[in-house]
Amino acid sequence: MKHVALAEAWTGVADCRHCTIRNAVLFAGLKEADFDQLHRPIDQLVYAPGTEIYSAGGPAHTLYTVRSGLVKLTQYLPDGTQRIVRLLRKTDLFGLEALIDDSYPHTATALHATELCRLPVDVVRALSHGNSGLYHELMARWHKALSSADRWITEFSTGAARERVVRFLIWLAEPEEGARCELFSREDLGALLGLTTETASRTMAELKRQGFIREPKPNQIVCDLPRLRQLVEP
Amino acid sequence: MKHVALAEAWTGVADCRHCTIRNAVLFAGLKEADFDQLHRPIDQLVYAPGTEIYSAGGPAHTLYTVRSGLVKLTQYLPDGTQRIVRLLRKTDLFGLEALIDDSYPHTATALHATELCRLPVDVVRALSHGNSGLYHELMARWHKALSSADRWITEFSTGAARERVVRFLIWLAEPEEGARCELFSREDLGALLGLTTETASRTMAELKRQGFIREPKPNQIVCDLPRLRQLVEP
DNA sequence: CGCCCTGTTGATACGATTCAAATATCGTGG
DNA sequence: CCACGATATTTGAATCGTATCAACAGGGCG
Repeated sequence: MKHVALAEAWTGVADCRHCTIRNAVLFAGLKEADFDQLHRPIDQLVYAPGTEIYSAGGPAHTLYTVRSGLVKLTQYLPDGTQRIVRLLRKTDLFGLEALIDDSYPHTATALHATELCRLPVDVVRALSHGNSGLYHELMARWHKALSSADRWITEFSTGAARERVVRFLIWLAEPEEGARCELFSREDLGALLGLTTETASRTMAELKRQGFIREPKPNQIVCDLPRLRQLVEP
Repeated sequence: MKHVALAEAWTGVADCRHCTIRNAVLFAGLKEADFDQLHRPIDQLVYAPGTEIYSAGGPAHTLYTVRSGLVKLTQYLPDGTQRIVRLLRKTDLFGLEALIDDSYPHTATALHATELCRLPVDVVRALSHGNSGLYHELMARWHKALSSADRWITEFSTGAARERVVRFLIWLAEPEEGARCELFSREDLGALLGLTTETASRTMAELKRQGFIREPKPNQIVCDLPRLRQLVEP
């Protein structure tokens, strides 16, 4: 069990017009005139690893865009079981449920140091009113979330432990330049794949011994992607 | 392995204004004037059990509303593994991906005799243009699909075989009046829960022997819901 | 009637969980 | 900077659960 570090820091007001990842974010298609409607500022924040961003059942007034870092969404069952249902990284939008419901279905927690932009739901609503471009962009975001959830089911919740771990490592290394990627605790890895911490650890250890991955420092994984792919493709 | 029966039959043009489930469907919020824009007719169809409605990778031009019956969405992995990622029943909308992509990510198949309404994607687009009520309704549908996917992960892909089966039976019996519900093959039950056919069968047989469920005729299940709930709630 | 498909059951092997202990790592204060 | 305690990770051994392979029963259909 972990005890939660809790550090979030406001790092300024976003300048959405000149955002470095603007072409990939929700407001990509906005026109100059639209930005003038942004009377309320868009805050940027940094979260330390382990920080809770929002809590399942808590009031939902905000959407978030990931500028950098990694965020997990965790869902709980009545009996206390918990399962990580999604991971969000650069350019991902989460908390979309705030558009429909008034509480979040998941708990969102930073896994790495994470920069987020905070989009108040009424700002998004105001901007989207009569703006079918933004509506379409929002739907594309729902679509992305749903594809991701489906992938979670087929890739990370099906088959043997080893396959799941391998598919996940491929997912994690995918967007990185080299095959080097930053992992997180074995406990979270287990919660992600529906395995116990021990099984997650054992499987990682075995992949290391067999040379499919290296771990130069803790939670810094270097993957031999070609060989990993061979393990899960026929 | 099954071999696909293939019967789909056109059963008329829907009268959306007077639809018996209108208050629950996508067009619930439309006004009279909107219906006048519906130049292209909305077809109604019946599918026999086993019929494929659309195929993963195939061209996506249509959204479907379930009027009655049961539909599965199946996703495939490169190695041939398949997994059922969602079930759709009365009033559910599926094929939303057609709004964003030009191919479907899943294969859709009728599990029971199923009545569907076919909504051409350009009709939906035309109606939604400038109609923020319909946009909102569409987002609510994305939201519902996503909640369902998340539930699939935590309830049907996590924990022991027995718990999964029990949670699923509760899900299946939920909307029914009594606790009587119509199941489908053990093979599909396995594909749904990430289990083998044999394990699905064994678990069902054991639940029967222990009196948690009865099966008066094949695939007609009567659940003792209170006792089933005790099995999965703490 | 015999065949095919589905569901059930059995035996066995394998894999994952569990509980426990040893080891490594991190952060903190001396 | 090092030593310490707290926290994560790794490893071990035993148990339990699920997959696998195989055989058989029953129902529907040609």
